[in-house]
Amino acid sequence: MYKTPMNDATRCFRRGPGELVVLGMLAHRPMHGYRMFRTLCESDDKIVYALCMNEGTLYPLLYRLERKGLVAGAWEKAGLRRRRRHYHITAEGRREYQHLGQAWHTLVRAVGTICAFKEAA
Amino acid sequence: MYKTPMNDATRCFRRGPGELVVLGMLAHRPMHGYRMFRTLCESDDKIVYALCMNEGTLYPLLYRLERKGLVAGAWEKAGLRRRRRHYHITAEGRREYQHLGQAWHTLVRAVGTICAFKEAA
DNA sequence: GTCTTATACATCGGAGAGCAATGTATTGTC
DNA sequence: GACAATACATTGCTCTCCGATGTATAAGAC
Repeated sequence: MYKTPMNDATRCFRRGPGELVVLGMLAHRPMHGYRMFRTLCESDDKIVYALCMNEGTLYPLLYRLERKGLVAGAWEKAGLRRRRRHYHITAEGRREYQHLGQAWHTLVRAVGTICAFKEAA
Repeated sequence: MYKTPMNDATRCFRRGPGELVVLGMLAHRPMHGYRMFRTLCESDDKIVYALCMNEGTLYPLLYRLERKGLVAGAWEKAGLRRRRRHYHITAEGRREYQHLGQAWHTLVRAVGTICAFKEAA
């Protein structure tokens, strides 16, 4: 029987582009979690808003990325007693970001090939 | 507290573009399941191959689409005693296909906005 | 000064879907 | 007759998403 050799472009985005998006934001500039959340979910830009994700999705996603060494977080002071976790992308994170970007590009081209969309917005 | 209003473009593709891809193939022409599988996973076209999915993914996906009335299947003869299930897209399936296509387009633009890719292949 | 809202992170339970593996049966090829 | 290809089916495991809820601090209204 034919055995499926899994494809990277598909595998990377089996659960959506969440990792890519978070790495993309952090590649642009360091941020803390809640700010990423608001950026995606309250952006005036209707386009960006399409990437809105739940807090219960975003925080565990950040923890996973941190465990994998793709981002690094550090507690910083925000007020007198308040702390927040400041994240930045690591060198390995940038490599993975490049990789995911390629895979995303491949996936998009593939979908475009199968589904010949009319290029109307 | 800010309550997340979930977004369609994201929600539709939380589990990848599988539905869109299958509807896209069937919008082009009717096919049976194994042929779809081979089209995605054994295509000479390296681009299309990016959409390769497991049989254990594809068949349940087809059953879901059929339950939702987006595709319709009918057994046909293939040889003397062999049968296979011939699928075609329904009118409702075409509407959903348009809808998913829009959502996909939105998602792609959104990711492109957050992750400013270099347009090199 | 207290009430309300916003900021900021954390976590739990349920559900849905992907994948590897395996199984059944038929057909083609050497 | 053996082996591969065709074609569909199903099970168990795992992962991740989401909604909900919780904790705590800070800011603004009045």
